[in-house]
Amino acid sequence: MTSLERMIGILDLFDGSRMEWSVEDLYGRLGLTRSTLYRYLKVLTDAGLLTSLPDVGYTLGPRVAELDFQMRQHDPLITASRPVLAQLVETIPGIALLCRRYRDRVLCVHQEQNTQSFQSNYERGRARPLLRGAASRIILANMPLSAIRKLYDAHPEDFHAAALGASLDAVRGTLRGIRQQGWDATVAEVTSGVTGVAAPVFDRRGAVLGSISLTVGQPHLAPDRLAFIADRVVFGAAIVTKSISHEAPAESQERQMSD
Amino acid sequence: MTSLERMIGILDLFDGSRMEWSVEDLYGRLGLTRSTLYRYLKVLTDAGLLTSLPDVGYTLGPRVAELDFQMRQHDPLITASRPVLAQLVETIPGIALLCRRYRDRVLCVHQEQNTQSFQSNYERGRARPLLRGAASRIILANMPLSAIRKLYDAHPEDFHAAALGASLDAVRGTLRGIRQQGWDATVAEVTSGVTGVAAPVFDRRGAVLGSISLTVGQPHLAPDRLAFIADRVVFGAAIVTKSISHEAPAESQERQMSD
DNA sequence: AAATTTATTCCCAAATTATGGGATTTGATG
DNA sequence: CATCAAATCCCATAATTTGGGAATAAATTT
Repeated sequence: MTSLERMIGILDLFDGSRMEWSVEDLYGRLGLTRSTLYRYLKVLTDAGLLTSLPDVGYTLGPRVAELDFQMRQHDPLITASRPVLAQLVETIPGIALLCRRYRDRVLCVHQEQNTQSFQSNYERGRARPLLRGAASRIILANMPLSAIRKLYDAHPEDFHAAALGASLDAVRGTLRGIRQQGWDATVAEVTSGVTGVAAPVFDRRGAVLGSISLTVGQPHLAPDRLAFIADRVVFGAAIVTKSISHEAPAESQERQMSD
Repeated sequence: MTSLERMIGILDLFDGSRMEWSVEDLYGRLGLTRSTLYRYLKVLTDAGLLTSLPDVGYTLGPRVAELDFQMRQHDPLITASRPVLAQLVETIPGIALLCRRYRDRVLCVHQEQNTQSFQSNYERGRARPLLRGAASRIILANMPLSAIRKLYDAHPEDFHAAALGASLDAVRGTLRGIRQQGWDATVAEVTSGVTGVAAPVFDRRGAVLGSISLTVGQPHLAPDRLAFIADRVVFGAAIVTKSISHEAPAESQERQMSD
């Protein structure tokens, strides 16, 4: 492990279960010498990613908020998704999400809402369970086999509990079915009383980046209604995939801007 | 400059004016060799702070959203401020902000709102001008002289344009007045037709961390009304200062949690 | 106010570790 | 399938980080 990774790894400690770390606690937790620890903390603090509150400890710094703001405003994936999600919830009242895979988790990165009839816990930045809910399963179904195998070998019981299959082959079969359908729908897997419908977003190489999903307030949908919704979600996801696969025109402008 | 700083410095390029960087552009911009650049990008990407979108380039990654989420939920400064800001806008309709100094900028890190009569541009993560507006000026007024001098020497004309003074001594006088009053009020310096009132938040050492401010929809306030508002804002800021200066009881619990 | 303790930064020689140039692999394109 | 470009790997060299302790700064106590 390099010094770069060790330093960045400090950020992993601020995971919600513990947001305030004293130098002593960090010293005990990480296997670093004091000089090195102070050095790393200084770099992260100067960058604004951490900040030191005397007698409280180190905490995440304001730079995090600033980077997140830049991202909300200008991120190409969010920019491409925003009108799609907005149009989806205008046509079909509910909550539309853009989710993104990252390490072994699925993260909500944008939300558009057009209903007050139910609440979603999945605001920007919140992680969703990897094996449950349409938004996650459609991503899983489009991940490379090697990644699936790694996940399965680590926690086969989770796959069984999520009714994805009792063996790796069974899981592959389930996921192949979802993948070939091009969308997935789940009822009450993450929130009771609602149905989620999701379709995958790919990068230009065909690797799955994330998903677009729509959650509606009905636990059961008539088949033709479900088909209608799925069709729209798939269509929207394909638009996002196209938007970010084909960004050549914008590039020349930006180059001029930055000179 | 160390390799740690060089790597973290890559994040500075994603500042809103340019969110998509190809390896070629990064290679041209930073003075790094290709091997080193790829190494840095891999570390940042593995950490989730960057992601590579084929044919688009590198962009900020989902980890930024996740860290921001953790912060919104559990950051001690935000946690301490939330009830204070909420109570302020319940008593006095307007927009309450928690701002934080970071490098040479003032950043909005939390907002509570209780009016629809006017809009605020200052959502979480947005930078405010350093020399204008009560929320910034009350911070400036409480910064150490050495920092003020550095800022003044870099851009004296900005201080003059902001009517803070035409010489360093004049600026010091203006800021001393604000500091001794304990709060600051400005009319229409950042948004027209509104009045902002701010008070400073300190860490336990007495160094200014940021400010709490309340923006109300009137351009002119009767003196006793202004005094009333200022009194409440100062009171609220003092509560936040106390909250984060005196966190001893929580520590023993946390230590047990982490074992 | 002085003294004691604790926390942070500085310093520098030793050696671990990052570096860079090229070779190799991977993947896209025609 | 061949060609070109992009990304990763490799390894000897040397530049950089590292760690231990000294120096300084801050906090706490007497």
